[in-house]
Amino acid sequence: MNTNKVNNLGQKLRELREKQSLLLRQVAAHLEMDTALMSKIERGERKASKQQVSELAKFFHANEEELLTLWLADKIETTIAEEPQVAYNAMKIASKKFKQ
Amino acid sequence: MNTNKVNNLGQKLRELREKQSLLLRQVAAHLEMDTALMSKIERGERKASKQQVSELAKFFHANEEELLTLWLADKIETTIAEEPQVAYNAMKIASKKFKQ
DNA sequence: TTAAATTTGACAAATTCTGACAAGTCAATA
DNA sequence: TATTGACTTGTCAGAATTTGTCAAATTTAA
Repeated sequence: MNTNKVNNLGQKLRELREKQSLLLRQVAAHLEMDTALMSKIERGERKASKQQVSELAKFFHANEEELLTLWLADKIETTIAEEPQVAYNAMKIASKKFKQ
Repeated sequence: MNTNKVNNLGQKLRELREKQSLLLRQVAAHLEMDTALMSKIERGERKASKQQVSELAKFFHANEEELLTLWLADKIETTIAEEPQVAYNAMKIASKKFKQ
């Protein structure tokens, strides 16, 4: 069974927006940002700020922690993409200091 | 049994240097960098560049991949330190795309 | 075709990173 | 206690990266 859960912030935001039949323009206006920027955020071309993630969560009535998790996961991916050969072991080392 | 393995690059570099009885000054000179910068790298106040890590591995006759792994782990730690609450789950998500 | 929605590319402003320098501390020892 | 050598610290300017905006281009829907 594959629920096809989205695992990056942009896709998730687009999903939330489309499920609520909202336009990019409307979302952007609400956050007082350029529509172009919101478009880039959804497509992963630009990163949202933490503040923007919080506001988006509120606006979409979505779980803020979930969105922040995806937001951080995106950042981690960007970081490890530089060095995929050693990414796996580096993650293991890094995770030692974050045993939730 | 705790072998007390070092898990960040700075400590590892210092360990390598001291085991070979070298001075910061000597290491720095070999990489043509300021002693102060090398000091900061060992103490984790500055990040080494990938190039510098490679040169240090060569200079110390150490395993380059191991050092690069620690170097990347440092970067990941810096990234997740911003959001420790969700770090664990974010790492799980990010790691899905890097099944070594 | 038209109009609205979204995407794209280019740019300047803002932010972060980097290396260099000078001055500082600390420990050993003459 | 003065000197010397090893290392550390703080600051700064230039470099590099990131950010948001604008205008133009493309896509979509009617």
